[in-house]
Amino acid sequence: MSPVPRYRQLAAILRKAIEVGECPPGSRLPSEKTLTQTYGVARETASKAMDALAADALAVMVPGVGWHVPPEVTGES
Amino acid sequence: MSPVPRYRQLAAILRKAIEVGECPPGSRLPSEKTLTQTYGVARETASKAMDALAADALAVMVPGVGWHVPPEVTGES
DNA sequence: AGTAATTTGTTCGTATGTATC
DNA sequence: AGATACATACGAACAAATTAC
Repeated sequence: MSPVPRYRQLAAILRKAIEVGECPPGSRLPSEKTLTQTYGVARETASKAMDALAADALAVMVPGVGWHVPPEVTGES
Repeated sequence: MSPVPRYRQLAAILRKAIEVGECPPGSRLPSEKTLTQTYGVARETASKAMDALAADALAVMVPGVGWHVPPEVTGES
């Protein structure tokens, strides 16, 4: 009994992958279907994980395309 | 509840059609849209059925074209 | 060159049933 | 009783690749 829900665990894995640089800014993230196959989770779980990342502005969704890492937001002028 | 999911039932039907020779190697398989109309299932169900066939190497997908029966793989040298 | 049609990829929303914590 | 989670299944919308005209 893990106190941490699976969708949060999956979100943590993806967050790590983004921060480490495996998924550079602007790149596409794995589709929810791929996540279900790769991590053996239900679509619901994969979707909630992505929502968690989106809440932290680590992922954005483009209709008909999929999830992406948002482009670098440089605060420089 | 039926012990066998609809997408597996549909996969079995298509598998039979291929093995019987109704869909010879290299030929196109019915589109997912056609399957939904012919068998009264959702597109997701048709898609999962095709994925099941693909897992058995009985079908391959070409983007923008559709599903095909893979060309004859002759084990002859 | 450009538009439309076809087909699949991808996601979202919703729903039911089952099971576990 | 509620939250989490998986499996199944329907409907809908938008995007991308291919093909036909």
